Amino acid sequence: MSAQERRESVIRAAVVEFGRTGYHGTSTEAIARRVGVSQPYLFRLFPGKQALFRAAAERCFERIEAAFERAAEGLEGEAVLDATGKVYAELIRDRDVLLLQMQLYVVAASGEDPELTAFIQQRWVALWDLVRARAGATGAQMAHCFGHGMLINTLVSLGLPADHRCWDGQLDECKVAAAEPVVRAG
Amino acid sequence: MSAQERRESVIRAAVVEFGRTGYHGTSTEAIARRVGVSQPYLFRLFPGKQALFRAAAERCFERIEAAFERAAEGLEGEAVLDATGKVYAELIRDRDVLLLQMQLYVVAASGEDPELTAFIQQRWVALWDLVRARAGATGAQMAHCFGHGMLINTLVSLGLPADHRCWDGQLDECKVAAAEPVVRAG
DNA sequence: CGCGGTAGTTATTGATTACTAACTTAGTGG
DNA sequence: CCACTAAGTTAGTAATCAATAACTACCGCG
Repeated sequence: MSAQERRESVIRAAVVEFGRTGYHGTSTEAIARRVGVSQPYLFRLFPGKQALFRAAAERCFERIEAAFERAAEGLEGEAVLDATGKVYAELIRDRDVLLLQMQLYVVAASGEDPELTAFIQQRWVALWDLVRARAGATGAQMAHCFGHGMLINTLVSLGLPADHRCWDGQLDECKVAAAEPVVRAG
Repeated sequence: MSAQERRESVIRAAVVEFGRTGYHGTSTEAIARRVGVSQPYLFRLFPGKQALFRAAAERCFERIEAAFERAAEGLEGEAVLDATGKVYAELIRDRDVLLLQMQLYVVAASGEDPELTAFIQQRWVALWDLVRARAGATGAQMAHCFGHGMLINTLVSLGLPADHRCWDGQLDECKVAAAEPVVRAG
């Protein structure tokens, strides 16, 4: 397997592992084991653990961005917001993306790595701007749309089942995401 | 100082440290240093690191719960939801509570400690039920209210300044929370 | 004085961790 | 067949961490 292909599979593994146990809670060995490769070899493919995490973060944002772009295709106005919500519900059936996203927020908040913090901030705001521009939405509309998204993140993180009373008032698509998560091979 | 007082100050330090760097990223030594006590002494006051984290989590929920109770006092219906939002904005000016809250979500999501996961889930749902009962709110109203709360958590975690465009459409009180955080001595 | 309990300490240990150095294996082109 | 390169290994290191063991200093009480 070429180094580039290997790097790709390492990133996928990193998304899963970092998503589950966070930056500090994830050992490079756990990632290597998931890839099926020796731990020291990771350091041939990436300069260090931080770089690994950043690559995983990048992948996470790319996936969300692609989903949002796809949602807005051919639509405009409020329809974009609705479509974004539905696409997001589908996206987070892949539990790994959601978990890593939450990890990114706490990493950004910690401020341990200012460069990484800035990166996460910038990419998140880019998502916001993307939806806002495509939908031509007001601040209140954006808050409503993204507020629901963040609430869903929380409900799923907490592991509340789809028929739990806290899910009342949410899109049915989102409940599906809670009820039938797609567990990826990684 | 009595052991009980010491335990209290340890909990306060744990809230700060765990909030900033998470469960795995926080060493017991960091907590001890903040308290101004030797690291092994923590294990006289608490059986282990997990117990320390749980105590911090408990404190976090107690603070939020108390704030929500206070908000609902003497009000009913939608007024409760408004008051809850305002009180929450004030609450999270204490950055430590917010950061630890985010950490609790990822810890719950990781499922590493099923007992702790169940605890966090239960306490979070209790908050939900508290507000819902006091406000007599519908599912959609609850989603709106808590959705905004979770969005605020995210915006603050990301460190977006109060005048950032992503804050458009939020309560002014929340912007104050972003602009003038109360940094507690811990 | 002396005795016990309470609040604390220093020293240490075994496990884990990110990361390095040096070696091996396998294909490929001449 | 041989040199070169690219992919991957094993072995090891210095540092860190949670937790334990064993000691000390002080306080009130008889």
